[in-house]
Parts: sequence; C-alpha cells; structure tokens
Amino acid sequence: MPRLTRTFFARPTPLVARELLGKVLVHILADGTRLSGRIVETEAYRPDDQASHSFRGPTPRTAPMFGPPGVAYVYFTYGMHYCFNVSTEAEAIGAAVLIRALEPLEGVQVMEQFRRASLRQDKPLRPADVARGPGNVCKAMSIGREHSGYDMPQRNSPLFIADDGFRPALIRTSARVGVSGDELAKSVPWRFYIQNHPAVSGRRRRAE
DNA sequence: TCCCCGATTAACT
DNA sequence: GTTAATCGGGGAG
Repeated sequence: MPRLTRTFFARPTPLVARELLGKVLVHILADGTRLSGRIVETEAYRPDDQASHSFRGPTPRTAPMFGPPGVAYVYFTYGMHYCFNVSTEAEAIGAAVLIRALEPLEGVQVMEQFRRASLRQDKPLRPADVARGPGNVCKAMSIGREHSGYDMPQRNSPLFIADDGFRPALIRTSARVGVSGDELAKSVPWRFYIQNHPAVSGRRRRAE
C-alpha cells in the first residue's frame, strides 16, 4: 500500500482535502500493532483564513502548518482533545487539512479499547463510532502532541497516509464545523465528506 | 502575568 | 437542547 508522497500534499489545500477522502491513515505502534482507518471526512485551513490557526503567522505550536507538505500538525483543545492535521502547500505557507473522521480498517479492536478506556460507561462501540469526530480520531489512533512535526512522507515514519486504490463514489461539501471568524470563514465550503458514510461526524440526516 | 475561550465530546434534562 | 469537563495558547495589558 503506497505511502503518499510530499508532492501529493504540495497542492491547493481544498483539493488535497478532497483527495484525502478514501485514503488510509496508518499508525504502527511501538509494539508493532498496526492501526489504520479510511479517511471519510476532512476540512481545509489556509493562511488567509480567519478560522485557521495560521492566520496570525507562525507560533511554536503552529510551526508544523508552515513546515514542508506532509508534516503532521497535532494540537490540543478544549482541555481534553487532540486534533490531527497534515501540512499542505509549499513550505512556509501556513496551510493544513484536518482529519475529522475515519472508518476503522486494521486493529479495530485495539482502537475501540483506546476509545472505551476514556468513557465513563464501558459499552461496546459500533465500528462507525470508533473514530467519528476529530478528537476521537486521535484517541482511537493513539495520536498525541508527540506526533506534531512528524514528517509523514519519510519512509521510516510510523505515522503516514497511504493509497490502497479505493475511490469514494460520492463526495459532498459543507461549511466547516465549529469555526469562528468573518462570514467567509464561516461559509466557505471547505469541509469534505463521503456521502452517507456512517462514520462521518455531525447529526445524521435522512437523505443527502 | 493575567485571563478568556476554543477546528470537542458525552452525559445530562 | 444544554452543559460540564479541563488546560494551554496567545492576545491584552
């Protein structure tokens, strides 16, 4: 399963966000356990975008957004959740794609255990709920702050994104979730998701 | 140094 | 539909 190369990420961020749908995020743990999930929901963030962490220029936290394309950017929010992003466009351009949901593929049992460990009641989770939402993606895949700055296109990186040939049939867009800023930031259709996929976050609708 | 609030989630009523 | 949990980034002073 070929790992995505730097050139894949070195393109306009909304295009990369769209094309990441159907790709596979892989994390090989220190003990060799292999976790993976198919990307079913993404969002694009750009430097001229009030909703983006890069809007006011680089800081120590956001430095990976300005790094080479393909670098992981992981941030902590709401005092309890991590969110995983991939740097896009040329180096020094503060842009990234947020991975918002995965369909678990490999190591599903382990991923489910990571998620259940942080819940108050220990009930089994449906596969579609294991990595549904950006905080849950990191919990299930065991991704934390230590992964911010990882250069995923490098051959030896235990965290990377690969292409297994799958191509999503129906892609939809919407405004991004939970963002603040001007009207453009709040309305620009830079959220991308696979239509009717059960692992996509947000309230489910009947027919889309 | 202080202080507000967030690219969220789950457990409530 | 509402709200608690929980902490650090970064703008304000």
